[in-house]
Amino acid sequence: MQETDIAVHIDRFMRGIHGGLNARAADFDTEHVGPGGGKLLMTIADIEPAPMQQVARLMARDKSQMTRAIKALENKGLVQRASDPGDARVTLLQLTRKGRRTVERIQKALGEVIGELLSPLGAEERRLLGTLMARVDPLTAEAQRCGTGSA
Amino acid sequence: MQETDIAVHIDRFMRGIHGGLNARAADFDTEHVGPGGGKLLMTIADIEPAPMQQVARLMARDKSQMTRAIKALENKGLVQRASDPGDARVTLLQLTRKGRRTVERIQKALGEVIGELLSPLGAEERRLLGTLMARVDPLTAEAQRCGTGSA
DNA sequence: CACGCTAAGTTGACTTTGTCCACTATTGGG
DNA sequence: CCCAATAGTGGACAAAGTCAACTTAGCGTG
Repeated sequence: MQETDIAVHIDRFMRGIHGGLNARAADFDTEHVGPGGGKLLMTIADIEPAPMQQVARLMARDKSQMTRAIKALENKGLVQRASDPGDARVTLLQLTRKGRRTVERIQKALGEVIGELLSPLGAEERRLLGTLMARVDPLTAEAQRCGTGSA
Repeated sequence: MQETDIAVHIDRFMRGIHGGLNARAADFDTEHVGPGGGKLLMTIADIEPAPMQQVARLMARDKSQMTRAIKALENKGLVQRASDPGDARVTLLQLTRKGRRTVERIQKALGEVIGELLSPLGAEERRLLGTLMARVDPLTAEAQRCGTGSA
């Protein structure tokens, strides 16, 4: 097996998640945020109050995309914007109560889907996989530094 | 750490690959197949001669997308189609010599990018990660069964 | 053989994501 | 005050993904 195969497996894993969530979307995505909106909400929840620019970096997405995606969530009443009192250029994002409930529902569904996908692995192996992936992710440290560490 | 974080890390990993390849695209993507075309070529290379439908399943993509993506590769002279003598419904895909060279270049670049991303891990851990991901991937067995096992 | 059923591919129309670039508004430093 | 750099917005466009209708080919049954 070559290392490049990892890319293939990981690609399929992501598609597995996507498909699994899609199949349950009717049950949990009551706000119709879609896959993109869901990831965004989860990221915001992680580092709240979240500067847009940092969210964009954590998600490795273009900032113009952020503007639009956030606008959509705002229209649905899931996110609120406020400008940073210390720097008028930055916009801080906060979840509304509705947004928080949405995140909880999404995370529950996501946890179930991932649980299914990881079912070939034992508990120890899952933990290991999580650790390895975290170590490979250069943004892990940053996200933790900014997060409240709660939850 | 929750299991749902795995999704985040993996998402970032994929984006890391994407970004890394993009950065080197000018060097190795001489045929301008893009990321999608590259994955497709690699998949075909894996199971050649490749029934379209099986390629679609392995890549977890819609068959309509396949038609178009393959047409693009065909126009670039990287892939050839032939109908399966045993079943006139299926189209078999073969790489041309040019296609094969392209795949080699792509795999080399991909290997380098992944190597960089995995640099926080030691050799043993990399192997472990590969094994875990392979076990989680339900299509691994199928792909191996159909592949020639060569290379 | 004719029937209906299913699978493989193709095509069209459409939505969602992603990418690039130009532009505004702040900020912070000489 | 002027200048470079940063945060965010908006437009235009390219690439991916989704869905449904349709064609053609195998497959089984009466």
